[in-house]
Amino acid sequence: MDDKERSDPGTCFTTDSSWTLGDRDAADESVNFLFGGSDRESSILSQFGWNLHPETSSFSDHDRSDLAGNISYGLTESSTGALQQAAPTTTNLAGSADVSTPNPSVSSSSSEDPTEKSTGSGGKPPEIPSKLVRKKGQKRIRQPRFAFMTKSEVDHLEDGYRWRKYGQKAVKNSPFPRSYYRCTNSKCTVKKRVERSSEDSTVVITTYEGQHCHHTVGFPRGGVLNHEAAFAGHLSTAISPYYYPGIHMPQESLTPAIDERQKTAMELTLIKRTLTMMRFSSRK
DNA sequence: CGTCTTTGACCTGCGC
DNA sequence: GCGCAGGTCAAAGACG
Repeated sequence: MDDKERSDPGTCFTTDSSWTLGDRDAADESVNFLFGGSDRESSILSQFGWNLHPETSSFSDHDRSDLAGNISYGLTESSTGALQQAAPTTTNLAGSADVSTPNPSVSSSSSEDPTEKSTGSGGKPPEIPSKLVRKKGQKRIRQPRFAFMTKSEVDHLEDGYRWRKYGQKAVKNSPFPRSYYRCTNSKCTVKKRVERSSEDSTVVITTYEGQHCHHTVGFPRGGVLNHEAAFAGHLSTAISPYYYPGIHMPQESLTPAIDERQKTAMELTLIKRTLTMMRFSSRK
């Protein structure tokens, strides 16, 4: 474990605020905004130099191009159709529909899954590198992604899962490198990218890709995880109520049997809560 | 000794 | 086709 990066996880998790930026429609690559673009929300975004159009609640072309090459702004629709249940509205919490689906993308039998390779946990090479299997001209298939911005002094935030770093790259127009992590579970294809915002060095941008096919390995000291972890769990099939500190979210309420509206309402509550925390944080 | 990080090389996609 | 930037691989080294 990289204990040197997590010397004080308790402080980190209890004082952080995090929020989702929005979801990107895979069909037209447009970046949408989850919160509807109220003045209050827009002013928060503008602090980071990103401005929403007041009527369309979408990013300007300039901001979109500025952002598109760097991070994913939320959940993207998988080309495997894993998220087809999500209504194509700007305010829809696309991830909610995915939760009710029993691990669709992970259990997918698609042999084209680019992440369907050894995670290298045991140092074993993949049988056949997926990049060699993928036919020329075939587009890389992306897993659903979710991005978070978190004020934190540490780059790699604890989220209950174990990660192996497999790469680091310098990012254009940013003094901070981007790190690439893969879940250490050999059967899990989830990846995440971690980078610091070039606009605000105190902000860590974490992007999850895929869904965990297993439970967490345990909780950090203090038993409190940040909101990033909450949404990371959202993408997994096993969601623990521990991920939602202060919010009543019974385990059974997250089963596929749950009413979609009820689930969406709970998620809205969570998002508004994190948005409020963010406002407090930005006033400092 | 097993696990994890580092890092240069390589691959891929995309815009021009 | 070329160049650029993002993403991944894998050997080497560090660490506990």
